[in-house]
Amino acid sequence: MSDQTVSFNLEKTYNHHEVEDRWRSSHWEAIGSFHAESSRVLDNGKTPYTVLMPPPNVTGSLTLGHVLNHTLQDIFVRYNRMTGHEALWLPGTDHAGIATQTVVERKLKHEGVTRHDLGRKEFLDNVWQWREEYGGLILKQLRRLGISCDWRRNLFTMDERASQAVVNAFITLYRDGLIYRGTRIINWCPVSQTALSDEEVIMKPRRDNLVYVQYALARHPGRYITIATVRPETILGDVAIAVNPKDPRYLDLVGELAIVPVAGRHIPIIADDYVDIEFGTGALKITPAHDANDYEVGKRHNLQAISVVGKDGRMTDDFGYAGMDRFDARTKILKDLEELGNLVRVEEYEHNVGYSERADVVVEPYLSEQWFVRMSPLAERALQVVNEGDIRFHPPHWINTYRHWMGNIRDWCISRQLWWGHRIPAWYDNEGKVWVAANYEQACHLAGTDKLFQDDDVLDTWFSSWLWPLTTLGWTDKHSDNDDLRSFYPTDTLVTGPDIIFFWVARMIMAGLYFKGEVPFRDVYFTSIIRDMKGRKLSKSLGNSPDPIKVMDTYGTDALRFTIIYIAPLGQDVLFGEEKCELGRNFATKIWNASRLVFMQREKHFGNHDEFSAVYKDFNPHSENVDLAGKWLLAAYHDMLDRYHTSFSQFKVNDIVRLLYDFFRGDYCDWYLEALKVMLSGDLTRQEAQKAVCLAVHILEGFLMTLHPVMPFITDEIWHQILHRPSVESIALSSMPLPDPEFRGLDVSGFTLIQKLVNEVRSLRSLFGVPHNREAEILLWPSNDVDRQVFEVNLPLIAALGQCIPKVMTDGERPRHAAGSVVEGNELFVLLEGLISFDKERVRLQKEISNISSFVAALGRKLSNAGFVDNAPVEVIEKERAKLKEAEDNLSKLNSNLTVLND
RNA sequence: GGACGAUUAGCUCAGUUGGUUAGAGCGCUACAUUGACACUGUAGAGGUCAGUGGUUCGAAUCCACUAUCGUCCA
Repeated sequence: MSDQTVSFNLEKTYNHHEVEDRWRSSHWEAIGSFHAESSRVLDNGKTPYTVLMPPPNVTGSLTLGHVLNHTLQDIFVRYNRMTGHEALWLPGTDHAGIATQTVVERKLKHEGVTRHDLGRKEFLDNVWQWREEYGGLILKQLRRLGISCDWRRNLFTMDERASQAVVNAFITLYRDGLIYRGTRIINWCPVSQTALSDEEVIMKPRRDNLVYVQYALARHPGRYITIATVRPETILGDVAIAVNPKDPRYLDLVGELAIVPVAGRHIPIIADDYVDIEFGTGALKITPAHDANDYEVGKRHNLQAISVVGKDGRMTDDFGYAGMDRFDARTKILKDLEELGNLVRVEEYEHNVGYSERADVVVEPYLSEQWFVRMSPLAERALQVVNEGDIRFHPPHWINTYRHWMGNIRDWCISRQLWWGHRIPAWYDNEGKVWVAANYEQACHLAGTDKLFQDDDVLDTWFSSWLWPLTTLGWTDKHSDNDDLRSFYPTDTLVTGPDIIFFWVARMIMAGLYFKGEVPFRDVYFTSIIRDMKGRKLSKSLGNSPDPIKVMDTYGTDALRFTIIYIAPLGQDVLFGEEKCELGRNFATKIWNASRLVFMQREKHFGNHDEFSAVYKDFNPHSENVDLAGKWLLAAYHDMLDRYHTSFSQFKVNDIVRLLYDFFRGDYCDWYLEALKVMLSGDLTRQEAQKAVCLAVHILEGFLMTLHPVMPFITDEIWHQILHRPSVESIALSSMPLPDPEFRGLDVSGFTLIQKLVNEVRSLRSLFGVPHNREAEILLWPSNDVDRQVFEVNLPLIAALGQCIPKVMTDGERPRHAAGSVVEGNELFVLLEGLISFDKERVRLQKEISNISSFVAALGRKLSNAGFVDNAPVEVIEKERAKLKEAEDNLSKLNSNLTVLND
């Protein structure tokens, strides 16, 4: 891009398409503005600031959740870059095992092929090809958001380096005894046909039938024991009936044999504490192959596990149901039980059932051999670092959830029966002995034979994601040591959704501590969940999730970024409707127009841009003789800066945008620019006028810098128009302004008095319907000399802002045909012969007097209350006294107004 | 069943360790369209701070209980 020709002023209307296209990501990428270098940390002593992008799913496309999350990260990164840190934001994507494999398999299905037809290798070639073609979409869309990551460091979890790290992590954990292979009941997804971890199962309420079935007792014809179950189809796999040993109803039956209906199997009646006496009949059928708790009972009692449901969710029994879907079998067996006379009754029953996160089908507890990570040894320190504040959560209440999970942690099933992913680095010899190694050669070396075959399964995608803080910085094994790791680990802020606190955040903490001996990050910012205007979760099937790209086209990227932060308070859900982006769009337009005004004044008071540049570069608000409005603005600006930096340190991003919005609209535009117009149209010397313009530009520039992390495009555009700045320079690389206590301490009561006066005049004007083209005459009786001075010096300001002709009085009669009021003890009268309705004014005064009277009464009661005077801090009492005095003062003045009116 | 969060104007939300006559944005009403801006300005109406009880000189704010909604975990 060539340097722009900087016009002296901006275009008449703001065009976000043009501006956002000019400062788009590819421009910054090309010139490397957002590249972070370890040398600047190690050699130049810069403080690092690192953010890890939660890697979006490579199959995904941009959602509003991404917009919120990445805007927050960009705000933190840009802020820290501008406050002097070596800011590194590490981007990447994850390979999303199940999701990606499903997408590609679906595509193949259209072509009439299954992955088994292709074979493993060819299928994987297809997946890689698919990824080349479509996997870049989310990254392209993220760039559109204008985020400032170091794209050179983009990492994919299936990249060579990340894959090496996964293998090495697996081997290390295995050798430390923290990974094992075992036969367990795991969560099986019959659609994806793979094992899932507990976290990938979503509990949802479901209405089912609670079926009461009686089993005949083998040794006592005519006697039965009745159980209750919601899964009657698993009766075929029953191996026992359990009762609680404390249950008197069944004491005599323990040790007896019952006959499984339909199957005809004889099974023992056993006693086990696990059985809940209250539930159903208190007698529980035991099916170890299809229920995790039953499996534990089975182990305790040396029972066999009989599997009757297969991998595809279809029956595999020998009793005539084989091949049927498990839910069809449930219906059928009910009928069969009824015919056999075993069905006692059926009740409706609502309970929670686990569904597969991806496929949204009921998971099948399934007995199989899988790989697990032993979690409790890892959990101990991970819990400690959060308890002790080495890692802080924002908002902090997530600590409870985290503690609970860590305290009740269960082993992590990491094997997946998929092809797309990191293949488990384990080989088996002919005797079934397992050899874990980095590759086939090393496995052969360990095993002493080359007759080995590799485990077919791949690892859970999260097994690579939990290494993300390490792999993004080039870690491949425990001996890894490089400049990036030394400079940027531990990272600083992690921004993520609370929905993956267990999947990802908790496990990264474990991995960081285990593999690196240090926490992976310091602060975790949990984002809001975005919902629609009716409070429903955004989902494709509901059709209520707006396309962020479309929203950016319509309202502008800056507008979307600003709006979503403005409406997203920390720790609460956000109700989003795209029309809310009007807020951000209007704000951008306002900034544009205000800048135009300032630049217009610049054009008027400077001969050309060079003259302005020369004066502006020398401008220093400290050394200048600044006018009243200017002082007030400086005070407001530095106060805003103070709150701004404090809010950042407290992660209150929502407060930050509100501060910026209120300062710019409320202070800068509504008061300062209005005052500036008045001053510049007065009789200032050229030099005075130039200084005034410089102050306006100075604050504008500071405001643009503070706003830049939130709205990067428009701020960069206007910043380039302040001075002749080449396009390779950026506001993003400028230094963030800091609050100056000297300005915050300025006495600006003169200006606030004028503000109050103007407000009162405007209010009276409007109340009495003064025509807009008529200037009202105002008489002012100051209550003291200081205020008198303020009024006299600022008559033109009062006149313009209040649209009136003000006159400062020393004495004289109160006017009769006037509306009167009191501002900080100063009396004012709007003279409007013929316009004021006396009745209206009387009513208004009476209402006002009654309000103030009750206020005065309440304050009086408070101040005469011994309890208050004795207990309250002195400054509070003083404040209340001052309030009372002012109110009494106002009251007496308004009362005399009323008297004059009634005369 | 357990844990956590929420309940403030018609709607969406602010409200720092208790010391306001409770604020903002949107919406609504009125007025104003050639000097930055109608993607605007100015003014205005609108609230028993979910309910009950308690602590306190003083509660939207702290405590207890109740109600409703939401999230996570059984």
